[in-house]
Amino acid sequence: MAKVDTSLVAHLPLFAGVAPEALDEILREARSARYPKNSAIFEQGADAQSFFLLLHGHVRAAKTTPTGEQIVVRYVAPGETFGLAMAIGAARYPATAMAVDDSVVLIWPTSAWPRLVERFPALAANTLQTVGTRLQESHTRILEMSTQQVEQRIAHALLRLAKQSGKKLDQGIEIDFPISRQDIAQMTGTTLHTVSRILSGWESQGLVESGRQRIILREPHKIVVLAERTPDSGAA
Amino acid sequence: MAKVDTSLVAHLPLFAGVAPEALDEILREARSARYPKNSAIFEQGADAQSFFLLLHGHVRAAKTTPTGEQIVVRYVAPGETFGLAMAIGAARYPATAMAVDDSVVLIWPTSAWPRLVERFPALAANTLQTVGTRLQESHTRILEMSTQQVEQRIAHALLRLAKQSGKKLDQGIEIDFPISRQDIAQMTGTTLHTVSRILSGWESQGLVESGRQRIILREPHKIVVLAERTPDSGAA
DNA sequence: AGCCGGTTTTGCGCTATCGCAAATTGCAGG
DNA sequence: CCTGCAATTTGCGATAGCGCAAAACCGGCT
Repeated sequence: MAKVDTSLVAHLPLFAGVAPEALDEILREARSARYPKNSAIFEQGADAQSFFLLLHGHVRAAKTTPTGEQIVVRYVAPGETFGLAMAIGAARYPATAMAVDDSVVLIWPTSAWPRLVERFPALAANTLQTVGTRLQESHTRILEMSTQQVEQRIAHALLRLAKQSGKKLDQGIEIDFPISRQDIAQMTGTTLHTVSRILSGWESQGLVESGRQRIILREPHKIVVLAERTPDSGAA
Repeated sequence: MAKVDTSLVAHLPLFAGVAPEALDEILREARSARYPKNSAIFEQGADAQSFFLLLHGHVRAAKTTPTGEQIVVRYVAPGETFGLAMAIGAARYPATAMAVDDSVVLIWPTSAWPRLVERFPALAANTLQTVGTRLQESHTRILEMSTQQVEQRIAHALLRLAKQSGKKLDQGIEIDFPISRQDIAQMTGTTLHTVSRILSGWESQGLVESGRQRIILREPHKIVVLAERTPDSGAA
């Protein structure tokens, strides 16, 4: 009973260097599930019983402080893994995962990981690669938060989202899932008010078109310029 | 010719689950080197020809922006690996590594990594664990930068340094390597001026004792309280 | 078509923190 | 012991961005 078509996932980085037959064996250990928009997939602090591969949709990973503030750790795009607590030796999820759109995921029990890695060492190598890349992105984000002001950070964040999950339109690039001002604030370390002000500004300059939970970059190129402008390089 | 005594490194997380004979084989591929205080080990952007294991001393990994600002990514303590660009599939170092004290490192050629991983899959698993942990720490740092103010961030940073590289004294805990106000600023996303002001304040309250590139936490417990204080929880 | 609730916008005062500049200090060499 | 330099301290304005509050908006649902 082929629950999941191997051809759909064979090309993913996670499975690089894994033989097709082996892939089948790996997939047999997984089940798939559908999460409707705005449903939680797992909660920060819960037992890390599973790890996930996103097939369709979009998932937001967010971290919450003891006092309730949240930051968005990342948006997961189709083809990416998430909830890899076990890979880092954590027994509990360090963040909350929530479907921001109707989403379909593959789910493996965490307990299967050691066995899978033993049988298919490429999995560990591939995951290492992935996690390493995320670590670098994290450092870049820290660098930005330390050295750039809010407008630049927002510009960078939107450009990254556009690259990761942008849908090309005639009029520009639309970010392909619902995202609020609050979300952007939580990605860039600011407040929804400030995000709103800045997007309003951009909108009046024709750089973006935005509505409820929806953003279109009309002038990606000009936004790149914004993103790279240093604090002092004069504006008009 | 036993260049490095296996017993000195056998217990390190990197080598968990590796047989002693195997360890010997791994170490044979490494050479060791000594870097004097304030010498560069590798530069951001340079070809990632080697990866490293710190045996003695302390190393600072820092990332520089195009405009020259720096942030400290982390301080490497003895027993930790650094310069793992290859593990994440990067051809160049994403940061600069500098010995902040006279340091001794083991050096493997990056080219040896694939072979080592193939022969000893535990290396990949262990490294994944390490990198995963760093990723989490990174996220924590982002969370702090997003939600806490400078004083709290500095408190957390110093407490972490104390835990990682603190030397217990009768009078408190001393951070075991030279570290300037500027360094702390680059760890917490602020300026050396602000760090200086805050440390001065703490010093006059008897929380710390600090001099040139030297910091002693006299009242770690009270600093913990500071670190955890929320923006509004009133001060005296 | 009309209503409701979440989202976004915007005004306004406030302040934490920056940025610059100048004075001071402490360590390292000679 | 003295000198010079780098690290640190501190004062003082400037300001980016926050926080609160109120209004306007927009969609979806009935």
